[in-house]
Amino acid sequence: MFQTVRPTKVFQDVVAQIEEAILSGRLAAGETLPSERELKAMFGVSRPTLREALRVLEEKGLIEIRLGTGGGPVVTRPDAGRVTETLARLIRLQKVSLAHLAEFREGLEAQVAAQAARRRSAADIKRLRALLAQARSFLEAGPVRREEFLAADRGIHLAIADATGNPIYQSVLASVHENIHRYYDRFLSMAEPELRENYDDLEALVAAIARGDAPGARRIAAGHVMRFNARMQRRAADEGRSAPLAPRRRRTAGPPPHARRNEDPRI
Amino acid sequence: MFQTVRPTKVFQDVVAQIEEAILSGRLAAGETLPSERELKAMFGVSRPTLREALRVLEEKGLIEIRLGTGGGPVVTRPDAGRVTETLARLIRLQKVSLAHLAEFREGLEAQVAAQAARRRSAADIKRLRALLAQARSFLEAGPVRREEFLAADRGIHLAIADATGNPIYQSVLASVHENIHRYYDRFLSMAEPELRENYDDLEALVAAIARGDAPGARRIAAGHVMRFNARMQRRAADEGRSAPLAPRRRRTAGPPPHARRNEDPRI
DNA sequence: GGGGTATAAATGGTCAGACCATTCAATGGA
DNA sequence: TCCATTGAATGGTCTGACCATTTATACCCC
Repeated sequence: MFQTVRPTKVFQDVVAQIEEAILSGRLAAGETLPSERELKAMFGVSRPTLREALRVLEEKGLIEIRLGTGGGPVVTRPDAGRVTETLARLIRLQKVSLAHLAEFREGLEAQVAAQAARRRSAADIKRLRALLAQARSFLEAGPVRREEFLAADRGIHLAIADATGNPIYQSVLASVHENIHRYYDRFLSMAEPELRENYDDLEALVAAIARGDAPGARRIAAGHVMRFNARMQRRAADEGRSAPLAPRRRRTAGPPPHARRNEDPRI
Repeated sequence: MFQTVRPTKVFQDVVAQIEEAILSGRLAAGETLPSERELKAMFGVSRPTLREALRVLEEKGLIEIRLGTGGGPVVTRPDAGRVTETLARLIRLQKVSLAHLAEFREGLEAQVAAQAARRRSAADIKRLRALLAQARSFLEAGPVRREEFLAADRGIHLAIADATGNPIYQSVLASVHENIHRYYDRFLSMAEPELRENYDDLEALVAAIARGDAPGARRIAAGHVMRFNARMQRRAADEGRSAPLAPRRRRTAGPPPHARRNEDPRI
């Protein structure tokens, strides 16, 4: 019936007020908030407390802090980056696997393709065909430009999401792709025939979208992602370990013997 | 060729070290870190700086801070809830319209229903039937318990996402529901027959999932959400043009309906 | 007069020490 | 034995100071 009472900390109140102002639109993106010393007076808190609040807002991706004269907290326009990071942490902690991500992507891309086929504008088609031509040139340049081909591949997928006109598709798909790329691209196939097959899929997909064939686009996209996933998972299985694995990017964090407590002092 | 050099702030270094220790597994979940005063000595920083770092880690969902004797920063593993929050914030900030949200939800729920039908366990079915019974009792209690019925409705949808066993579905669907609930529920239908129809849909949906009928579950879910959306959009249209219906492309987004608040901003 | 440089002001970043509030466990009394 | 009291440990907040960075302005030289 009742909930546990949790003492509201001062910095949380500050966070809540500024967050609400931003989310409600009272503070527009790009707008600069008053300096810390002014804010501290406005809220009636000390500077360390205010700074804790600003740090939280920064971590939420709502503000960004600039140094120097004329600097200060600036309201930022949000992007999918935060979602991507959060998802990446879950992957690293093995709470989300390659299989989860792959499955989710399959349904998503199918839906995106269908919507894109219904909504695409002439400009969308033009852009997609340009990207397709670019991808093709990378493909024909051989393995040397494999990375560029794969980047173009992702670019096409995101451009299709763009053609739906629905920003949710763009954000979500971008996060999924980014994480697949960052954490699982070691499982990508490099073989020439498979890249070729990939390209052919994309060509057929763009053609279906161009002619407004939603069911066809859906079918092609589903098949495309399904084959892609099957290849990745086969390679993952071949490595003898089940995904997910450690991320590729490491920043050689120095050995911090700090932050480690071996014994629980409370016995 | 080169990237802009960004001066590393002290608190960022502290965050990076502790984050790496947690993500790499050197610090296990549930473990208590040393007290702020000890940590401050270990890292050689001041307490306000250390606290900024802890606040960031807390916001990332990596630690939680407990008060009192024996308290301190405790390692917590972030769960899908963090993704939900981040995505929900992004959706709200992108100022997506009801039409965008509805469209996205339609494809998502269909996919979720199909996966749930393939993967559901006996426990899932039992849970779904229990929730269904609860919803029914709220429904039969009349308009007085309308809110509770709607909450049970959402609960069933999320339980279905749960039955897919894929945490991504849970996070994304929860984000969508949260936004619909918080920002668009003024368009929800309150009429008795419509609630009844809603319930019947759910019953059929759960039945299809229980018998493992993926295509059937997909079809029912799609139809269910579609009708729901149609009702909401009709009501939105009735309220005049204040409600965004089908903005095709809003690259330069105008102010959304909830961007106007007269409340006195303390900033 | 124009352009580049030095200076100053504004602002975030960090530090030090202090005191308050909360929590839990040890202590002591009923 | 049980419960209330008390004190210690810990996070929460405040004050005030100084350093580092950035930008704008004034200045000087050409």
